[in-house]
Amino acid sequence: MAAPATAVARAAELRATIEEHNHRYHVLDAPSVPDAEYDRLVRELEAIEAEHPDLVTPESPTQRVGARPDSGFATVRHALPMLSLANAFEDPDAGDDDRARYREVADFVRRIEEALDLRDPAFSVEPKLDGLAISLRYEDGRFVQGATRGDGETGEDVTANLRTIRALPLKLRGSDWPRVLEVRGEVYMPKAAFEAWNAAALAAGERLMANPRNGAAGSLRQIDPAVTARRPLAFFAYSVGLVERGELPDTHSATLARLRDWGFPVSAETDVARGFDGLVAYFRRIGSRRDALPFDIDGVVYKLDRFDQQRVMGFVSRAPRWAIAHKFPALEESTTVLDIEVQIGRTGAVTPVARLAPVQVAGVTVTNATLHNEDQIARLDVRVGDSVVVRRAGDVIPEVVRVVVERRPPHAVPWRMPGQCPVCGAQLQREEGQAAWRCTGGLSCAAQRKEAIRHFASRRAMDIEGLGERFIEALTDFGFVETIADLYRLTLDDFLAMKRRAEEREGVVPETVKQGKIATRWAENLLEAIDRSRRTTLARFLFALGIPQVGETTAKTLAHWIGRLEYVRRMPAAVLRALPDIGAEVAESIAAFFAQPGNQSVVQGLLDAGVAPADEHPPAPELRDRLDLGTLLSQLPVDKLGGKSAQRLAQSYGTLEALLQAGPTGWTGAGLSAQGAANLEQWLADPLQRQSLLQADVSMRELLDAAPAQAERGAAPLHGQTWVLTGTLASMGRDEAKAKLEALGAKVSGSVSKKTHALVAGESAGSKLDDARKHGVQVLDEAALLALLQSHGG
DNA sequence: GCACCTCGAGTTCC
DNA sequence: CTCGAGGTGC
Repeated sequence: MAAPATAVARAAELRATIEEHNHRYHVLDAPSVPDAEYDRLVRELEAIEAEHPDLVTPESPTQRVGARPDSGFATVRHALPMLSLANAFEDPDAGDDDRARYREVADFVRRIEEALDLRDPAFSVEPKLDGLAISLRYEDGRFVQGATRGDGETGEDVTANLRTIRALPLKLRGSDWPRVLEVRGEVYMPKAAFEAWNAAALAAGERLMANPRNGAAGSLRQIDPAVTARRPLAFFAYSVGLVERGELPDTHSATLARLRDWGFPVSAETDVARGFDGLVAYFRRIGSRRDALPFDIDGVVYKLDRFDQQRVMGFVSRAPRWAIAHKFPALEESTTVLDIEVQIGRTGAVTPVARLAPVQVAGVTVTNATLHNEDQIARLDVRVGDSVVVRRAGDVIPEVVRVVVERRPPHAVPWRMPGQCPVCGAQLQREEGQAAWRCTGGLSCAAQRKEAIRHFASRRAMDIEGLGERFIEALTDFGFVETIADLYRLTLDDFLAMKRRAEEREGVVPETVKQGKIATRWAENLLEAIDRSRRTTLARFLFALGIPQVGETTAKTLAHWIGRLEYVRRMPAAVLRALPDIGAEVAESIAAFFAQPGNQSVVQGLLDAGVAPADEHPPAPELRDRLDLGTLLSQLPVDKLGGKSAQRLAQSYGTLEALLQAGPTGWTGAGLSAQGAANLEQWLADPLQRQSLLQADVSMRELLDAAPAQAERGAAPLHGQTWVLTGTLASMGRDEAKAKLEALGAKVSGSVSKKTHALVAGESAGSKLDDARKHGVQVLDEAALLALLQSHGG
């Protein structure tokens, strides 16, 4: 049966595309699409050719592996061809069943079990390095020739360059080696070396390497071996080709051990696994350590361990039936930018987001990726319609890595930040020296209102369970809620009405009686959750208000030092500035928030609605050590009135009244320079400024008067220590562990530095472990943490 | 004035 | 988790 025209056309198209990628990858060392996409194209072509064998031509890319070597190096014929392995990928649509998810691996094992008539055969298993495959020829124990893999039959003679790799033995150890030995392995660039290289190249303004594999390939193809010698290349051996006048062991794993004896580096991750379950267990084990390995891998390789069994299985075309490469889900994929939209955050910050054609990356479907800010878009030059490479690396959040410029549609235009907020229409502006654009709409912008409510209800703030994004959207859109204070006025009927309208809008069918009961129950729960939130802590309440620059930590600082909302909301910036970690900027932001009439009425509305931060306590006694008239004076924007002279003035007069009474002549007598006295007098001449100083003084004294004379609590066991948490703990959540450590007096911060007292590392801890090692910080595991908490009665 | 620490804010998917 | 920027100590 002749192939249909569509198949003919598609096959031709695929061949052209694959050849182009081959050329870019193998000859130019400059791939333009991720490997996963290349693999997919080849598989599609293979599928078409399998269905329509008449379409197979000798020139088809499926009929050879790799590309013809470029000029510059002599061609070498491998004594035994270098194999290519069949690839097994995960089926992302399969359920939890391993045999369905790794169907190709299961089939591979089953074929072997059937052909050999045995169960759970032994496999030699190893990580699949993402480097450059090479073949090394040793005669009488000496390295005589090395070649790239090329198309598997012939490669390029890169002997001189390979000699520069220190991991590669030029002379074999021991004496029991065959007269002629071909060793196969992978040249690669360790991740750390790659990063160091690029950091240096960046500093020197030289060209960067795209990734470690490209770095290795480019380095090996240098005409001048002296250049290669400077590149940080390494090598692992993984199999043997031709052997003349010598014996090898009976198994692959024993052969690897022999290679090690002869002086070849062999990956420490190699192992022996039995049957399908053993293979999958190994796959998972290596996968979980993927980021921690010092080299890039793109999967693992399974080889039937016994050579006699390998011989029974034989080959299909050029791929062995006794080995398979099990690939990890791709970390990089390419897709199309459908649109670039902007999102408005709680603070009005404008974040551009790329809407993407859905694509599978590392096991999940990605449809959005942040583009951070205007500068980032300009750097990448992302345009609507572009093909982009999306990555989901060690972290979870997808990012756009680069644009595939060759595929840019002809009329794509550079992206431009809109002038107005897409939600409220207010002007967008970018402040001097800031990366972010902001919507100037404030709380008249629906997006900012919604985000403010979402933040207020969030777990770390007021913790109103059940008040998710969808309902906040509906509550604000239908006018049930304008500000966070309105939440506490909502009734059962409001919730039911809101739900009905939301369902109407979404086109959901009218509710049955039974659904009505469920809805009532839902509304009751929500009402109860809102009611519960009335009793909260001052720190949570302050955090929930969403004061710019005030996050969880600063809210805790305010709550701890000042103690009562009444004081916090009335305290001028000059006083707030006396608190640790609160500087001019943050202090102004807090004072400005509470001075703004709209915010005042919201806060008052919350209090009137019965919201009561519960654990109010007097201001911290230590305030007396950091806050006095001197510190207040030293913050005045008056020239020649510094910290020292401010202290002298304060000491001479004791009170602000006395100081004001004395006037400039008295001040000079108290140690202020004539110029300073004149400046101060001039500043005080403005009645508004004079008034604000008097008010600040009153507030400060009120605060100090309320503070107990001395600390009443004993020293906490971990007082003054900074702890850091990383990884996942089995027995408790991170928040819980943080709270328990804080209860013992420790400060829990997010990053490791030399000031850190200890790092608690849970499962799959990441880069913070390295930081701890670098700074010589002690590392505790979960058991040690539990023991510590126990010993302090936690 | 600079280097180093922290904190705040924003982000994706299930 | 990362980036940007505020706070602090040298």
